[in-house]
Amino acid sequence: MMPHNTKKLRQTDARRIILEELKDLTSHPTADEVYEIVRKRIPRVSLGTIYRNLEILSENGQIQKLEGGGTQRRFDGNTGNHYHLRCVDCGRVMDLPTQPLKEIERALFNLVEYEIHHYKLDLIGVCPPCQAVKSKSSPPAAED
Amino acid sequence: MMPHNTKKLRQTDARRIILEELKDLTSHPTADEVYEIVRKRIPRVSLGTIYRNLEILSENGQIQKLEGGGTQRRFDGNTGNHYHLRCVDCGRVMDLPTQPLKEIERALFNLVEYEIHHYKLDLIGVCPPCQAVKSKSSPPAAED
DNA sequence: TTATATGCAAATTGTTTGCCTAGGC
DNA sequence: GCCTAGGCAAACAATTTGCATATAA
Repeated sequence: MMPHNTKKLRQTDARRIILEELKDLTSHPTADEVYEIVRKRIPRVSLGTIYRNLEILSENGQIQKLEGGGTQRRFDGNTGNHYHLRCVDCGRVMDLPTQPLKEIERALFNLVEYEIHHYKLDLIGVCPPCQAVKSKSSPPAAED
Repeated sequence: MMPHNTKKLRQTDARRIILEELKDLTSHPTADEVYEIVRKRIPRVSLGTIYRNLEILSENGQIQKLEGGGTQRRFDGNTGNHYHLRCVDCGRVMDLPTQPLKEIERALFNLVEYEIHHYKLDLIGVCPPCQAVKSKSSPPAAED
């Protein structure tokens, strides 16, 4: 694991508020969701500014960029190492309620001798809310 | 882990050749790379057909769609569970030379009680070729 | 014969960029 | 005052789609 190059950024309203909002959320919003959220506090903010800052903040190690959930990138204010559950039904990305597992990290770092910066672990399945919906409305043997 | 819904697809030249080529490669090509490869065998094939078939084949569980490596999606003819190394320098995606690790799977499936279809594990770091270049041409102190 | 797949090109989507002004330090 | 950051709109790149024709079953 490598440390991030945290450089000194100029403190602007947009930047500060984007970061604040992301730190408060566990919903891993997309850029346009962040845009809508920030717009409530800075009505004239532009989508370009959102994108620029999300990029800068993630380069700077203050947020995480999540890819792999389809077409849109998502952002995570939690920079600690944690795992995600991606729901195949609703597309939601949830944090798994656990610390990084020692046995996984041990296994991983025995695996290769290369320079490894970090790792990503995603479970793909059905999130609890969708699970609930399913079991509630499951007819004995649904036809067509 | 859930089985894939492998439905019967009509067998066309484009479909068959895309699959053949992907099964022969370990380079995880992008859609346009697949297009160039297939074009050598079907000169009038269209990029739309490539995209449509890559989508269909991955829905059908015959190939894997890889996302998260930046702007372009990549495709993998190896549908067995295996891990990837993503190179931060060159963007290459390599297979890790190992079987899925028992201790990882054990840890994972203890982690949640949800319905899990599969999981993805990516190491992010420097691939052997880039590593080699680095150590060979390492100047006293300079990068970029 | 009939539904599925294709070629082609236009459309869409998510993201990035240029340019000029505003504002943090 | 200098230089980074922002607003806005236009540009881009990757992917998707509509439609008329071709082809597998």
